[in-house]
Amino acid sequence: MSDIPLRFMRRVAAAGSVSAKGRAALLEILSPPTTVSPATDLMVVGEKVTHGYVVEDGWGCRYRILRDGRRQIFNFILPGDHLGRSDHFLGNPDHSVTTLTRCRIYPFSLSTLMSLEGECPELRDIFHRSGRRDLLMLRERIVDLGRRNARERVARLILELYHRLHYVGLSKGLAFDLPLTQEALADALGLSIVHVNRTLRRLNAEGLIDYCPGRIAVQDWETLAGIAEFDVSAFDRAASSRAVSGAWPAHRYDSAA
Amino acid sequence: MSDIPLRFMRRVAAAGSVSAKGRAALLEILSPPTTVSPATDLMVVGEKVTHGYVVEDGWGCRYRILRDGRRQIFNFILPGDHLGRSDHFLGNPDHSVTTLTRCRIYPFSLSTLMSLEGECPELRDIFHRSGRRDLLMLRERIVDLGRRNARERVARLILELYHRLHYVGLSKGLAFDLPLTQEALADALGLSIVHVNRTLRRLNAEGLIDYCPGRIAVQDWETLAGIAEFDVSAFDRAASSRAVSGAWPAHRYDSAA
DNA sequence: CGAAATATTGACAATGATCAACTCTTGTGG
DNA sequence: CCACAAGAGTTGATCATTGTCAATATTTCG
Repeated sequence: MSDIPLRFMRRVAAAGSVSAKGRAALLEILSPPTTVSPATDLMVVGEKVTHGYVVEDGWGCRYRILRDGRRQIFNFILPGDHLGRSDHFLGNPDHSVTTLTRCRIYPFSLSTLMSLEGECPELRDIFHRSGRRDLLMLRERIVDLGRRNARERVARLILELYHRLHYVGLSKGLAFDLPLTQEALADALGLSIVHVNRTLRRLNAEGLIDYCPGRIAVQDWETLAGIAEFDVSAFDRAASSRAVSGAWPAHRYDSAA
Repeated sequence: MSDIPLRFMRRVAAAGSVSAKGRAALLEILSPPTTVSPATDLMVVGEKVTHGYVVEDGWGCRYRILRDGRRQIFNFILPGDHLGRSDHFLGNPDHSVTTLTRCRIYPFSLSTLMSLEGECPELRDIFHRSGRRDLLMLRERIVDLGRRNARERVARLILELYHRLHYVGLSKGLAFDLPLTQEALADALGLSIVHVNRTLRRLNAEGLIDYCPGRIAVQDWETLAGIAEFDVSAFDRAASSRAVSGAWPAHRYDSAA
């Protein structure tokens, strides 16, 4: 029964319509699932990528380490996400992927995928869509790191994670499990551990969130979204392929800067 | 004579081999060039992208503005670069593109391109390659913003720009024209204008660079590359499609952090 | 020539980093 | 089942990188 990656299929379907044939092809390329422990490398910087993985359960992240040990996490990989396809295209990856928790993953051979894409072009579209989503999330992170302060970054990450988890049915009300150390949060947010802690604590004290290690709940959505400048509709649009023309807020450069 | 975008063709060729047919197809889609003034929007956030542009001469940037006026520049668009193809795929863009100087551009219709890609799949590969390059540069920027200080960021940007310009023949020795205001630099680097100025001045005083507005020269490549942790071979590998297995430095998380 | 944009510099403020101590969990071996 | 070690979280004190404000060049351009 549970040899089908339900969350993955769900996320794929949410991103755009998939034919029965596409669904079948998707399942066909997947190898039987395995469970790997935390801190397992699924891809390492500079090493040829031969396999992709569907992460059906557990968390991971894409990251890079600087010479002196500083780490930057590019983004988190959540249940239902996958990796490998977009990293495969030409050359060796510029970053690594590791698991952060115990994960249930479905490996797949990239050469198999590539050849199947010939017969079933829809497959390529499916992976392409999520590649685009990743790109949008990367840009969002750049804005975070470049132009938002700690408070805004944290607020935004919480809302982003909530949304992504909600998509695959992993939210309970406005709460969700957050199996990340504050160190991981810090490395994603470009902050120090200590400052992440303080910021979280402060949001807690202000009643905007209810956080305790391992779990978090959004208490005051409105205020939090205001701080984060978080636009749900924009986020959804990025996640799915359904373009909504003109719905994006028309920003202007009013130059308060 | 100059109705052929030489720098563009050069960059495309540098990224991977292109057949005569591919070259022809590329040229076929392009409309006659126009010159646009600085601060011309080539793409605006949320508005459907119908045309792409080859920027044969002049500089532009991809950016986004926050409600309060803060601006984040994602990256710069240099002579020989193009835009539109990767932004076209499904939905409206999450960011804008504007020119920063007077630019000579070759517009092209995206619908035309899409249909031609059917006949000439090589076209798709060509654009795909540069999409990948953009992705790598975005990740690099994330590392910059998240984990490098002002000095490192500035050093790195200088070296990156030098390399990209060198590719299209726009460097003179170790010098190149830098038609960016310090405000633009600041918005790309996630710093304040004042701090960019100071950092530049300091690098100047230390004899690492020779900067005056409008123009910059690298004086002490070694030291600058050391500060920036800039790996030329990695950069080249990202720019071209020629994968070099195992050549990437094997970073370790030694946790000085 | 003069207005506007850009660059430069000093003084001061503040966000966030670092250091350090201490607590709380969690997992492991005796 | 307890003791203890290791990892993770918390908090205070202090430091420092970077931002903000403001005043003053300097350049660009109509």
